[in-house]
Amino acid sequence: MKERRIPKETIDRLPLYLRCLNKLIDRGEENISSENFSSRLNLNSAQVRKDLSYFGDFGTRGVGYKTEKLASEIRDILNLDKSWSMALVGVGNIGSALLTYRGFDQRVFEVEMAFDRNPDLIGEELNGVEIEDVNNLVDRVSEKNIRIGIVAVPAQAAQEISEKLVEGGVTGILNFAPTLLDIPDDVQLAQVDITKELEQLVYYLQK
Amino acid sequence: MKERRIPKETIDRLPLYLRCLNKLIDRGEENISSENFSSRLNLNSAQVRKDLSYFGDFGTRGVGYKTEKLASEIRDILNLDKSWSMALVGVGNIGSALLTYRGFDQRVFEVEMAFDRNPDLIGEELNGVEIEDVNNLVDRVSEKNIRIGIVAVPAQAAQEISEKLVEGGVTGILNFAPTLLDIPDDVQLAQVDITKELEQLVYYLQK
DNA sequence: CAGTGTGAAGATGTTCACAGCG
DNA sequence: CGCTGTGAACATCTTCACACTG
Repeated sequence: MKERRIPKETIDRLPLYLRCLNKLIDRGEENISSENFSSRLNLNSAQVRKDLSYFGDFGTRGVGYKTEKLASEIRDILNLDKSWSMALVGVGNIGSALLTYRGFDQRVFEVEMAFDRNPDLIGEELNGVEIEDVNNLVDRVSEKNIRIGIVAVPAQAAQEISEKLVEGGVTGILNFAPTLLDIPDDVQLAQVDITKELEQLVYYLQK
Repeated sequence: MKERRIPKETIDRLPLYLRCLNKLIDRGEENISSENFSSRLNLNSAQVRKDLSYFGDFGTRGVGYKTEKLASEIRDILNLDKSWSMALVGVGNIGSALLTYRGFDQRVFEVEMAFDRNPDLIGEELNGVEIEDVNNLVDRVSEKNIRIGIVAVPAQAAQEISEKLVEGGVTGILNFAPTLLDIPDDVQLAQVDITKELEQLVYYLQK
């Protein structure tokens, strides 16, 4: 195991390795080689080995990696062994979709609170979560010790909301608004930018 | 103007430049320097100049860039001067959110068709779009000459659906399913992977 | 003379190639 | 003998630094 700085691209790929492993485990496969791995994810096998070796010597020479063991190691590395409760702000199109989304592992990620400023929504319940007044956001988030905030409000409101989330003690923000958030360095940001993805996509569609 | 290959990171940033420019134009600013630009987007000013210079000499030495002109150039480069109609597949949580999403410029991107396999949804109308039977996808997409498909179905169905979209003549796919699609090289892929973003986010939340 | 455009230097990430271990 | 782990070579992207121009 080396002590070099870990490239963010490596962190980017860990969730993909994990997904691939889960599929293999479901199928009963016990081992996988970096070569097999890399062909499933279309990348170079040396890449796979290097990525994994940043965190330890997980493989066995001449054999490969044990699927179960490696999956568990990666979950550990990514912090998916804990459970993370999240506060959602903005229960519009995307917000309400997220509240009922089944895509993420419920044992790891859970939307525990939801906020909106629309009086018609406040007090309503969606998927077992009561929608609260966004004016109480700071207090409620810090009260419940929430560490992740999801910003699903219109672009104009996104900066203000993210500041409130940070004030409430959140250390990670998942932003769906198509805008750059200005947040402290010690708060982590992940961006889901649908418009940007589409705009890039059509660039490559020109002939 | 140079003839070097354009880094994909540069394409990545173009939508951000455009957004920033639109804000400035709204405010009535007529010029912007690479320095000013870069501080708004937190990147290096040489980066901005280099990115833009791949496509032409848009700036004026001693002055900067004309906001209107540069915005128009970038729209051109990204192909946002055309209108792109899209076919949405899967009208569940995320799919229906996208059908009513106001985030993207309606004159450029429009969901023109929607498909699902749920008989209860087929025939319903959402935001002016009739939900059609996914079994007719290939024919209908090629009939309407759709070039972009949005995959918003569960992971297990995503590969099959993307193959149908390609068969229908789509050349770009925006995939929301948390799975790697195996598609022909001449079909462009953009991925919106919420779970992956969250998993990466919590990696950085460890202390 | 302020600010662009761009070679050259530097930083970061990927792939090769192979020693070495199980 | 097969496959990992990893230095070294290579490729790509970013930043520096400055010539040059409106």
